[in-house]
Amino acid sequence: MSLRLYSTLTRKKEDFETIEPGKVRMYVCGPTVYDKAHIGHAMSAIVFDIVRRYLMYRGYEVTYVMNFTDVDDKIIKRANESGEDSFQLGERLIADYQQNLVDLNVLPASIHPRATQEIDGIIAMIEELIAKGAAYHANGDVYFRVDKDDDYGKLAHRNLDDMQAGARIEVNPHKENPMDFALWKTAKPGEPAWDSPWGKGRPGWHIECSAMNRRHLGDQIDIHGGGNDLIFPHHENEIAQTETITGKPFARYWMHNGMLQLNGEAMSKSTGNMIRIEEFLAEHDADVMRMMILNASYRGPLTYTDEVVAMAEKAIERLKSAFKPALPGAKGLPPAGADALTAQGEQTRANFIAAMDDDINTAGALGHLFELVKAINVTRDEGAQDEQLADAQAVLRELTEVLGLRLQDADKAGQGDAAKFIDLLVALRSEVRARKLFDLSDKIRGSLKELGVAIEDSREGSSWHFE
RNA sequence: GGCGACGUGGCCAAGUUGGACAAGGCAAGGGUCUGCAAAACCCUGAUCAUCGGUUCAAAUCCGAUCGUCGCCUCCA
Repeated sequence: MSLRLYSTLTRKKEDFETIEPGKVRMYVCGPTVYDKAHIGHAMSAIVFDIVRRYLMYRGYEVTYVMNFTDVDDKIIKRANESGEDSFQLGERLIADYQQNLVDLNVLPASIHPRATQEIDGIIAMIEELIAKGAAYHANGDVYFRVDKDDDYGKLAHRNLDDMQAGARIEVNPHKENPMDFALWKTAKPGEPAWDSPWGKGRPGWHIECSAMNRRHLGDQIDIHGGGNDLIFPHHENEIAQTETITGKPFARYWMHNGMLQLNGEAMSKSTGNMIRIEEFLAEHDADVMRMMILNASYRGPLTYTDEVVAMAEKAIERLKSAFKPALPGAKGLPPAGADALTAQGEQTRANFIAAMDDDINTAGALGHLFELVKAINVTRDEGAQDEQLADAQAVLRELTEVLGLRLQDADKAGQGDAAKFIDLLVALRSEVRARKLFDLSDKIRGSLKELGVAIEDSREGSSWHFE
């Protein structure tokens, strides 16, 4: 079995083969920083974090680029409203977003380029496009000439005639074709601007990604990702720009995640229909967000409801249950029993890989992990000792880390000095229980519960864990 | 109007290049354990939107119908 990925370009699952053996060049469109990021951005970041982690797990060396668009109409508008400098606004929101990514356990990108730091490369590409007759200068702006690109529309699978038939855009009299898009925009007073052969101005939205790709990853890349709302026009235009210049296929695999739905429609900063990442994380663990995504197919829409959040929360608890230690007083299992669990761990790893190889089928992969959870818990209930559970638990840990789950607090490690005091309280409570002072022992349990410590009694004794 | 996706048990959801058993999670009910609780474990449920067709065989292919949604305009 080998990895297969669905590509929007061919609308099929394709065998994954990299340009350079063993290496993956991957670019994911990051946010336009004019407002704090919402959990839809988190979904995209997490989806591609999982893809990246899995590629690494499969032995690839991954160069991962996620850009920031820090010059754009909306940023300028927002900055003008608040009186903040647009560069400062961008800077601040980039810092916020990077903190969001850390909090979400998204691995840092290899490179985080910004549009404003790529202006020279952008201008160079525009000049090349003009030289090739694929772009033209009109009234201070530069536009890409879509008629010149005979396979324009191949990513979104539509043709120019269809699009023009349904176009509702205002016709710009300077454009040769209404579908032509801006590569360079002439500066208006008070806007950030750079010198160029066409006067002071700033780049259009799509050219920056072409330029950043080219500079940091080269003419051809393996994976280009983003939300499926970017397929058209953004990614279509990236293809047009880059391929017109290089004459070579741009990205081998175009991957697009589905939209997170809230109140029946996609989250959007512009309509205010959103939950910010920091708002979500104030209420829930980052694992919960990730679990919601893992339980669904990354390409389809994901509906955000309180019920889905609650289910994800419980599912995380269930995964954690497998890491609980042996029962107090466990007598151990005959070797055959322990070996069976170890074998099941190996089987789980194979099943996990088979699922993930099939276009990152996380929901299927999760199913296999839960099967292992059950096996571990059954074996524990049968009296296995810690060492007899260890191999299977190690596999589970390995695979949940591939998915980017932290599953912290599953044991007492790292909780510092509190543990020994809690041990003491639990031991005292056991004495109290032995004397059948149940109202007092329940009070201890209840008080600890409020502090986030759950006690579980069994015949052989009591254990506890942080919640 | 154009392009596209989807409809699996109460909820989320895998499986959909036809072929054993329709994974898994949540919720619910019954049970084991327990002073109680919690956890864990055991048991219980769907013929796959509807209709028709192809086939030895269909959730999986074809057609129709109904319904939901996305994109075509800034958006992960």
